[in-house]
Amino acid sequence: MQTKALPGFREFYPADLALRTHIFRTWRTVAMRYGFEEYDGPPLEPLELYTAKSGDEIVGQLYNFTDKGGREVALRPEMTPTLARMVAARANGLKKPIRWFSIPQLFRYERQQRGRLREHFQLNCDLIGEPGPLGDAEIIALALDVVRAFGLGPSDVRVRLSDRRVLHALLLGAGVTEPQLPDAYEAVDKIERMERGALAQRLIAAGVSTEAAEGVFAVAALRGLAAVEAALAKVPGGPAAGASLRRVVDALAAMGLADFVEVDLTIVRGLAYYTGTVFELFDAGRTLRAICGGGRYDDLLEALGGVALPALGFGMGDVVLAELLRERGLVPADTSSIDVFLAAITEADLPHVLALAHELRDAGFRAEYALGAQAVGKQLKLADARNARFAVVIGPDDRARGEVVIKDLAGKGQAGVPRDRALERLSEMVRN
RNA sequence: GUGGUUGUAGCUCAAUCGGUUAGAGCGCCGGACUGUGGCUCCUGAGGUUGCGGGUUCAAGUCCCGUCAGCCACCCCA
Repeated sequence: MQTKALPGFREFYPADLALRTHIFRTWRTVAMRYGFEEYDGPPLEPLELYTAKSGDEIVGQLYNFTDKGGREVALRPEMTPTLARMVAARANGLKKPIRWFSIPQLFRYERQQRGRLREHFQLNCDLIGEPGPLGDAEIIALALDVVRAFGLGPSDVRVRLSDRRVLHALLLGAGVTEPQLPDAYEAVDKIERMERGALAQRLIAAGVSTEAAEGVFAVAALRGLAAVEAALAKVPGGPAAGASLRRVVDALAAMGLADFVEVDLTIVRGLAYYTGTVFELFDAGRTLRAICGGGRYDDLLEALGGVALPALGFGMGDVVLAELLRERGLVPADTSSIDVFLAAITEADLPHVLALAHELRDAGFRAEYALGAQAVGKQLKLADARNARFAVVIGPDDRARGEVVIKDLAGKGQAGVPRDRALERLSEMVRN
């Protein structure tokens, strides 16, 4: 082995690609059930598309370089800026709400870990131009129906649901000041990964009072809509801030998806651009990274594309999803079988094999034959290894009778069939 | 980017205290089997022990470096 694939980049051997294809097909099928249309954009973009909004520090995690024309460019690390530009360019001509999805390959220059490579594919679904909570429920339901379509249920996957407006109201109510909010968000986000004492120290260092820090922890500990609403009832503007969350939860329940939903305010999703609902899909055992994350970003399209449209969406990567499917035994069995394998007894039979094989392929069958004179046993061995359903054997005796032998490789029967009825007969047998 | 840990055949693994030609199963090639596959048996190919250096009479084994995988940070668009 002289050269290997670059770290964090994958090679897809046939079995791997079969799984990837299964994932893509399921993604497309479910997205289209929701009326989403597929789009795509360039995998290579101007660097400033990503730095303009997020600043230069993001460059450390981008695959970027100077192209031969002297342009600063980057492999796309996310789809949203491209989407924002595309939507903005034709915003006036697009019927709202816009339902679009894409399956981009995304790149990030980072030390890889399990479930986190330097390249992955991600289902992106976005709903643009709809401000109401039914839109939020719709996008979450889509994410859930995608995992359901893979055979995953509430015992495998849950959605943790939060709302920035709820968190905002509760944190202010707990005595956190506006300038301290980013630090409070970070503390809530890290509550499960860091020690309570260390977090409290950080908050206090940021100027949060001891009392307010306790309040932050109390907010982070809330679980379930009832507990959250009870807390909201005690803070200024709380009930109004919680109205959307309630409607989202109710809508998901009406869809029969209540078993998947956990209201949990520790889902913060970065700190950047989410403005309302935020959610994350994760495996129920909590051993893997998040399968999917998303939320509402009502201000982002204006910031990126100059068009003020409310929007929300999610991204679901193929890496963690594939791990979960493997773990749960939900990877479909190898379907690489062919329909018919043709075997020639003697060299003189080969032209007849070629002729029938071509007829079969023209008719849409998956057909293969040995590329050289071989013993029949050996040819059938190959047919078996290929998972062929049927074998056709053509020999001098059969040809003398104007027949070919059709053999059922799964069962054990075989029968002579007139040559001119072979195609017809195989069609019946493959279809059954 | 930081710290820890692990690298032996295509895959899963073995190799005693540092000891002679690095083995096994699966898979792959071929044969037993020139008009019939799966099973079985036999045979063969396949290794710079990740790479480089060091210690030693002797290194898969010990030491250093490096690369890669994994784990925890960082980050998560």
